[in-house]
Amino acid sequence: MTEKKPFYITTPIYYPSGNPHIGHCYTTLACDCLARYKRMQGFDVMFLTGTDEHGQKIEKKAQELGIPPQKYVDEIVANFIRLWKRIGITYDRFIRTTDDYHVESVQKIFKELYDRGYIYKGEYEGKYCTPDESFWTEGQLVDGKCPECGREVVDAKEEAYFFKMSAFSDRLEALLTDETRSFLEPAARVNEMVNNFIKPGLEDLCVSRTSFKWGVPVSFDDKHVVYVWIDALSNYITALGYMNEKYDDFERYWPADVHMMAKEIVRFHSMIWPAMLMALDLPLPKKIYGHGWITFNGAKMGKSTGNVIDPFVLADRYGVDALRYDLLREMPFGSDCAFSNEMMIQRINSDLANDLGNLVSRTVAMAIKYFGGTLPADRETEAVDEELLSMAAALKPTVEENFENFHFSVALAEIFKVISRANKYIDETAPWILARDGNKRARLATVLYNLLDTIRITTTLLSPVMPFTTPEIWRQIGAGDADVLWNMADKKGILNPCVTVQKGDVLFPRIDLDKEIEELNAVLESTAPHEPADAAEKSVILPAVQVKPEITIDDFAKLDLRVVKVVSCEKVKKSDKLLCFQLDDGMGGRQVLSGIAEYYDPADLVGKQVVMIANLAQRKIRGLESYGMLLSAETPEGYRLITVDGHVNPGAGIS
RNA sequence: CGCGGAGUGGAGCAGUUGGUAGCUUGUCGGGCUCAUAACCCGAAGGUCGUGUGGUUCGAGUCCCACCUCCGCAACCA
Repeated sequence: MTEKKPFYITTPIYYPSGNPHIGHCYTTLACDCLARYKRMQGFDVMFLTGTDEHGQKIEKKAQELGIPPQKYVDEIVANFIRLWKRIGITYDRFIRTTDDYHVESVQKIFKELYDRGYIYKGEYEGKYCTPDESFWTEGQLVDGKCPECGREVVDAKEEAYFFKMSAFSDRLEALLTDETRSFLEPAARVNEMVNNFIKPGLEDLCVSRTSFKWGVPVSFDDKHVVYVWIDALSNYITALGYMNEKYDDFERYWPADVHMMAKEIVRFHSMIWPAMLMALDLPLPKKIYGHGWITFNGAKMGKSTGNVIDPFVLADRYGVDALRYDLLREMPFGSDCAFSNEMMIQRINSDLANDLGNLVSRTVAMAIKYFGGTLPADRETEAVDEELLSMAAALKPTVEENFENFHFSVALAEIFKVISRANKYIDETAPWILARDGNKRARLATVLYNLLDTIRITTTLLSPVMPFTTPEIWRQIGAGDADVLWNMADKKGILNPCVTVQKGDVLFPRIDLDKEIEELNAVLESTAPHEPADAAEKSVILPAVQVKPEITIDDFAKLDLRVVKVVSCEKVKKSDKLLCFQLDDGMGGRQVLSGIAEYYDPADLVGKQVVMIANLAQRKIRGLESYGMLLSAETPEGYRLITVDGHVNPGAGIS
């Protein structure tokens, strides 16, 4: 076996203070696409993702829920992993900053930086917002008040360790502005970094905290925990075994080929991280790539456009590959992309259903209709073939170049140009006319073969983006495993000349846009949190006017109903109907949203015993997760919660 | 003057070092019938936010001024 070249790619480690959303999906998908592509090219790929689990916010959230922080993050991290499984993320390693080996490494790294004189003890002074427990600099204040909550701040200081960022100012500027290296992409971000942060003078960075405990303790001063930067950023090397025994492939994979992330954390990765590495005398990553954000049409968001963006919901409704394709197709290089359900549905319909799906369907159908599924070997080429074939054969380098530069959208557009060309080729050659003439069998077989082989090429190149559908297409067009290797994608005539096709199911069903949007709006309009994710469930659970269809005791048994106690309750911001509950369910607590704000004062509900469906599919509403549903009576005056007579232990089942 | 982004045919976007506008979608008309009411062809539709501003032989593209819109979030994608 020949030695494979390594390729190391990372997502940021995500902060599990809330469940994963569509933005996490994009970054992770982009990495997954690259990882799959590199594997197909024969690289030894290390694809790392994970979670950044320390910090005050987590500590606080867990406290509010009355559970240990570890338990809190465990649950959310499980959701991240569930989502990655759902959308087919093929990460090789998943690091959690609470993993023992990482903690150990971070302590050593911190000590090492201290011993080298790059970390020193000082005093952190600033404006402190007591309710938020956050420090702010003078410049961050809004009208002299806390930029987060608008309340008064006070002068405060705490003892802290500092990292000597200022010492690396010149080297960082040189690194960022070196055009031949293009360390940071897109290049537009370079100016932003240099002008906003380096030129005004880099300040030393506070890297420890005493105000909370949920973090990695500083090994030689246990009043302090390591603050986010050193803890989180070093994941990229601790996950390879740097300063720990857990893994041993630092030499193999470091430096990383690319750290992928969204633009708002580019700042930390393009300055703090290189500075840390410089201080440790380690090589720098080859590239930092900051993509744009997925945005929604602000004010228009809601009924007219629909905004169901929960990635689980999207994957369930439209399919994983459609979701993967759409996100990678819509996000342009360097800037933001506006997401809407309409656009996604239109994209799926026009690209996947009409162009690709239909191309496969009509080609396979013709091969079956005219040749019983197996093409004869005779050939008869014509000039018209050449344009299609050369276009298809030239596609691979274009796709590669665009993948390498993170222009997924362009790469996909190029692939679909060829798919379009193939549809046109069918019109030009009119196989149904050839089929009427017994003397044109060879010509007809040639046309169909060219189509099948073009499908083979385009779907091979598409397979990193759509890993679930492409194998099914290969099955239908009779492509063998060896035919769809990456380096076959620029070669013509790879399919067996006497290839046999298979009829298959519709690959990408067309979506009725109006109907679909209507359904989504229905889901949104009833802001009640009892909305299930998909339509099949909906008919069962939605309140109906008439008596619902009869069910059996087994159907009833599927519901996990429990008594829960309201620990706290507050109104959801920017929502007039939603209340956000923290509930004691006897199982560690959970958060549930309910659309009853118009009928209750949150304060009145604390301590009440209410009834919850514990096994309802998790759902995101107004950006908050809801892990269940509270039962209420529907009255003309509104909803009234169902309560329990007498004291009952939280979590008690109901039957 | 908080930070950042954007104003180009109905919608979503391209327009690289300046040389008089392209793509996708939608609309309309036609074609075809192998196919997922899909596919192919054609047409209509823009004085490129404003200043009848500056530079230039020539500006969507550079400079200046102004206007408008959007995001600052699902908490860090």
